Amino acid sequence: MARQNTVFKEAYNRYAAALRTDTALPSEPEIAAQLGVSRSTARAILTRLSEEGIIRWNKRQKIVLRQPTDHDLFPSEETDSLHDIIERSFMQRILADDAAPGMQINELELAREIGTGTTSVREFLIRFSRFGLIEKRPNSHWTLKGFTREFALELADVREMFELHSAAEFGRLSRDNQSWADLAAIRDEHHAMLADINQRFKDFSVLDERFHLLIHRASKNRFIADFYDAIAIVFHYHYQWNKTAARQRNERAIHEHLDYIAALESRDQAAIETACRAHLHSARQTLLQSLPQIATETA
Amino acid sequence: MARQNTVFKEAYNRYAAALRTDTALPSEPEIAAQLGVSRSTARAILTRLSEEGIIRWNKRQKIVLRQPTDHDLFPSEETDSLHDIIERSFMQRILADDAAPGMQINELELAREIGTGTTSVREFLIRFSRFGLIEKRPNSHWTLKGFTREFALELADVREMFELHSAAEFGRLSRDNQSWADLAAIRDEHHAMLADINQRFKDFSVLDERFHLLIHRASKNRFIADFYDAIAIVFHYHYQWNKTAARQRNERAIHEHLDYIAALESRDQAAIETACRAHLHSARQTLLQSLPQIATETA
DNA sequence: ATTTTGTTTTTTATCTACAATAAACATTTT
DNA sequence: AAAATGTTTATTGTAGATAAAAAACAAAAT
Repeated sequence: MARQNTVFKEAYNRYAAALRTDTALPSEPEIAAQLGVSRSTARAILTRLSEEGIIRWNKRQKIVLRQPTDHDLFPSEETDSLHDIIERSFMQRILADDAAPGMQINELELAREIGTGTTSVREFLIRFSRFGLIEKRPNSHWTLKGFTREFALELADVREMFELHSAAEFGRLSRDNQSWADLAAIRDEHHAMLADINQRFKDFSVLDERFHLLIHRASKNRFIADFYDAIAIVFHYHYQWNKTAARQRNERAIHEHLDYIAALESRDQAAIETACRAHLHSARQTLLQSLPQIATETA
Repeated sequence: MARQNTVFKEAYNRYAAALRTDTALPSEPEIAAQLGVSRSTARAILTRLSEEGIIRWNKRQKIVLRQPTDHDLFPSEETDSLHDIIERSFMQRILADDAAPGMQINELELAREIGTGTTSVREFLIRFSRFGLIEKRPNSHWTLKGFTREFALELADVREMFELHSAAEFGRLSRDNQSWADLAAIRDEHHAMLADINQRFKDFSVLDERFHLLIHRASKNRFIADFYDAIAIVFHYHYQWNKTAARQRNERAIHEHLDYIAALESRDQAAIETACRAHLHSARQTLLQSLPQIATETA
């Protein structure tokens, strides 16, 4: 098997699920654009839909004959991209309790465990290495540096530098910039979440990511944006495995965000810096407290 | 050919060049450690030295029979690692005049041009992508973002944040830290270079890199260190192709460095910040002026 | 004249294989 | 016993092959 057709399968599921009986489908290029795939893939989807008797397809005529059932869709295991599968599997491994800093990472072993080729694992590790959690010795193995206290502190330092910079830039955006509307929407969502905090505190991490991403985008700096991508992925997995006191922690963060948003909306640079610092300080504490107490790097 | 033996060839050249007739060589593990390779490779080197009649080898007895000549060494084309070859070739391409931002990068074409497999090119591009000069659209081609004005400004912004941070940390190092001695040595080298600036201005870039690296190391932050690695590589190639007014530019930078070093040695945080800002401001101007395109505005 | 469909070509993503290198194990020498 | 050498095994680095996906080209329909 040279390449998996997960793009096709995932897009097929997405498109099939949205079909409504007796409607006519648009042109091939339009379908392709809707799904974000090439026309070749769009045609493959139409071909299969036709073969399965879900649509009748003759040149420009594409009519939905019946609603697809769950049975028509590809199972979810087959629609994940290999990269995502490897990422999940790898993060699970390195955030597990027995993953000690300094541990060697074996490409072949990882590949076998995940059921994939070594090339893909290798490429994943190279991409992943920019997050600073693993390191390679040339011609030899990868080493797990681990989610240690040092890592958290270094991450927090850079994050603070970047976010202070981005927040200041945000405060300088012209009043008609779209970001102000986006910020207002996010502010409202914070209020809504706060009103129903006991039920919804678990949704905070998604909102948190969107909020900080909006701020970082204001800097229009690719290095800052890339770094935030890295943070987001690391946090995503980390907090998924570390749910201690999530409700309290999140409620507090929401209040800080609201102060921070108010400061941004005031466009007062001094107020922005104060609110930003306050939130980052507490985020740093949260991060440090979430670490397994033992993990300390030896190097 | 599955893998090139450049590690062996490069280490062989290194070791052969240092041999002196009639001396006895140390044990295999010691040779391996000296060269920074595995004992297997060290043994391969000894085997070849023996076959070529350069040493007599019998178990622990390893005696140098004759001085190796240039003829005994591997030609330099064969000792470069594939990664370096690809890097050089690729940088040459993207810094060439006809490399316009937005240009597509084709893995197969690059591989054929360099005379290598696609896998290596792919891995190189993934690694290289963290420098922000290229970008990938999944399932599709890489795009050259290019050494543009935006790139230079974004790079300079992050560099300034990081270096101000690192310089401040440097100023807080305890007096007995090795870095102070290293800094003094670098200071003296600056004076030496200045005394003979007309001959030696070309060596400045190496000194410049060592100086800034020393400062960044003080931060003990992997993200800052990694970013500086990226800068160093990009600058290395960029200034190699852009030699306009190198002498003047470098002389000025040396003076700024000396002010900066003096400020660091004063351990006065305000003075450090002032000198650091002054140098970074001028480095930014230098970078912007070196760009192929049009005029620069003052930031 | 554009847009759509039909067809072919190009390029990427991924697997497998294998030599180079590192690492581990076994034996000998000091 | 510790260190060195001898031998075997494990792991990485790289090429080459191939299916999936994208892109380009050609013909037809509005």
